[in-house]
Amino acid sequence: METRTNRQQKALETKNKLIDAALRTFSRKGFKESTTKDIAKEAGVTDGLIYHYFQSKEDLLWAIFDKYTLLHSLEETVSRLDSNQPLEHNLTIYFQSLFRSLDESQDLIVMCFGEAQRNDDIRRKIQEIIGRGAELLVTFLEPKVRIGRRELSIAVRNLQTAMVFHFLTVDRFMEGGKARQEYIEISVRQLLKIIAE
Amino acid sequence: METRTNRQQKALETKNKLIDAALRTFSRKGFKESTTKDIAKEAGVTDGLIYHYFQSKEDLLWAIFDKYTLLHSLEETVSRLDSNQPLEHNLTIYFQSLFRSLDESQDLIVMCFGEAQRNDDIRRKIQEIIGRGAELLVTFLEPKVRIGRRELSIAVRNLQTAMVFHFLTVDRFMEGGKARQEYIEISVRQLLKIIAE
Amino acid sequence: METRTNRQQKALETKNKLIDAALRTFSRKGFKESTTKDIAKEAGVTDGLIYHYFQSKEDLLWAIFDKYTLLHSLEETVSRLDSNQPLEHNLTIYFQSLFRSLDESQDLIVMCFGEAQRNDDIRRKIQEIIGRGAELLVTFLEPKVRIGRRELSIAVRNLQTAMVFHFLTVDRFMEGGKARQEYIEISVRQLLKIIAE
Amino acid sequence: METRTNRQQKALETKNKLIDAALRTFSRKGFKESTTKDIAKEAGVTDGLIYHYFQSKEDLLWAIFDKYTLLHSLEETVSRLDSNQPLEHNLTIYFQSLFRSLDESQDLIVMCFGEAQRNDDIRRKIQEIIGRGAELLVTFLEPKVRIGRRELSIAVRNLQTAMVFHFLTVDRFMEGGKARQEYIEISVRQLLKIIAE
DNA sequence: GATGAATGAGGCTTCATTCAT
DNA sequence: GATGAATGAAGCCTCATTCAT
Repeated sequence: METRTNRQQKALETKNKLIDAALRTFSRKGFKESTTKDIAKEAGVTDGLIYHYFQSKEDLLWAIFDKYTLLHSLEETVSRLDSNQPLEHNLTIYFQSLFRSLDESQDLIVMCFGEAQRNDDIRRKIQEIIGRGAELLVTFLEPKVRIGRRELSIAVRNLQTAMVFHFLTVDRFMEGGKARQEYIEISVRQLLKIIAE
Repeated sequence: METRTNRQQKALETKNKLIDAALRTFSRKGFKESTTKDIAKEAGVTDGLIYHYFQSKEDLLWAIFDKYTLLHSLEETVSRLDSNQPLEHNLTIYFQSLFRSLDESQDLIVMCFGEAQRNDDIRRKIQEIIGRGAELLVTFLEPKVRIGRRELSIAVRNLQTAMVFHFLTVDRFMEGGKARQEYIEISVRQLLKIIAE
Repeated sequence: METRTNRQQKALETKNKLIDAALRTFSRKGFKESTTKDIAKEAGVTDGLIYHYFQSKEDLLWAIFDKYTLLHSLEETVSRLDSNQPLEHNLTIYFQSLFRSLDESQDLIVMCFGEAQRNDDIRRKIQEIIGRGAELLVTFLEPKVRIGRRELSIAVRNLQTAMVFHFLTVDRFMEGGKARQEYIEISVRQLLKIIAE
Repeated sequence: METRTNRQQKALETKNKLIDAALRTFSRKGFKESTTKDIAKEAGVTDGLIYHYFQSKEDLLWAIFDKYTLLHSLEETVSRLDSNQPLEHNLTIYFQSLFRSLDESQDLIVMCFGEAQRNDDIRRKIQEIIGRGAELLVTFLEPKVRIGRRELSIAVRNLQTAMVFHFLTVDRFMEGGKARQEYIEISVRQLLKIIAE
């Protein structure tokens, strides 16, 4: 019994190693440019084993999405925002959390951006990344601001998009969090100007 | 002599046909997924001819950049902004021009976003897309607003990034310009709240 | 001790299950096209077990021949023919028995025909199918007919070949035995015309 | 113009070389066991070229059937039979022609027998081989014999089947035509006993 | 005895690139 | 300049076989 469990455990680990290796490889080189040999090597196993666990290279891609839920900590963050605190404080917390989520899902998001152009399923994933967080925040902000939901939605969505893009092209290549913190503070203050009465 | 010139003319046309065909193909399917056969077919020539004009498939990629300067009409637009007009008017004109530039360079931009992940030169191209326009506008706006250049730069850059992304993921899939116009108007008004005294 | 015997019994059953599964699979898909996974699945065991009982996939093929002797009931049939009965009666009994033998060995024969081209050992098996029965019958008939053994042998062999082929390409795809019976009757009468004085 | 024709000519030859090489390889080793490398090597070209001319390995199989019509000389032979000559003479001529046709199509027929089990299209081809010739001969014989068409058809079909099988398993492995000639003579005489009044 | 994870050679196919015509 | 036949490396995937448990 113990033995059985151990073997299954090991197999599960191998499968996960493959998924993670695939994610790293895909995010570094893109899906098409990543060879199954690359992935196997990155996972420390042989070529053929991929096909013991997955039907195809593409199957490995979907396995990545099954395993990783994007920005899953964001909902939690929003649920813990304190309405008694000033807006500026809450927004800062939210966007800091967004950046931390981006840090965590970095590989996945980079890969998604690379593949979105060619793959509609992935394009939808990206829209989800931007959209989900935005909706959460909009719902939280709506009763607290004067502007209509449509305007609010555009303001939040625009800023969030810009932030994800900023993360992808600037932030993730920089050391230290000071620049990030400054960027967040300025952005939050600008958002406040838009939405505050 | 005349014949020679004609031939050269024809050759130039063929070369251009190949560059344009490559751009369309790359933007539709991505660089790796586009085969030289695809490109030749799209250009209406035979396989091997590509290698008469270009050293390699990658060479074709760089030829695209040599031929097309991104957003080249944007500078002209900024230079024609009228300082006597209200800011809202000028900003609207600017962003309308930005969207028209995106329309024109659609294939190129889509391709750049698709390939940026794998290719640092292309990544730089994208930063250029976002950055150049932003700098022009910042320079125009700076003497007219109260906030510092740093804040102004972030505001403009954030909005411009969001707009390019909006174009890529939403706008270009929609018919009719009403939604676009509304999106621009709202965004301009929000920018004004940030930068106006 | 008992347990041991039970285990041996169980092992033998598993081995037989594998042989039969292999036969079915080979006859359905051919040797090369049948994977060890196919066979294991058909036998209801796991992949690796095949190699506990057999050295290789090809070894399984030979095990099939070791287990099944083709047309083994034919000798018995011939030994029970009654010389006092008319030839027509005896021939009919013989060929009916041949078809029943073919029914029984259907999978094996189909497989042999499929693999004969690539494998000399199997080719010999087929010759045996046709030849053995023919010799038995020729020996039984020889003293009862006028024509020489050479002619008799050709006549019997030709008909038997035709019958095996008829079975493979026509008979085995048909429901009901009426057509078969008619085919046998006509063929027997024609054989009689050849061999009868 | 000349040049063009020469190149096209050469290309056609290469394509034919590939078809013939495939036929030889398939008939020797079977379809599945023949690798594209085998075929290319047999044709004296490189691997990839196969896919310049054919869509797939299977496509090559159908190209073989497009190129070669089985037993096409048989119809001609039947049309030239002389009703004024004795039956024995005509039958001998017919079956000699059959064997010559088998000689010519040897590779193709061997391949067909090898693949028939797995491939319905090929199974049909084989039935055609046996059936076509038989029908031609039956139509020629019908007005000249006493027995009904059903009996006649079975007699002819049985013999022809036996002959094709004899060719495949015995005749083609033997040197010299004497044994063949004797086999034909005996078989013809036996057929005459069946169908002659 | 039985399992199924792991290996690695090899097959079919694609495709950038070369080159004779 | 233009063609397209030819090359050969490399990719995805299959599968017989081994082996630790």
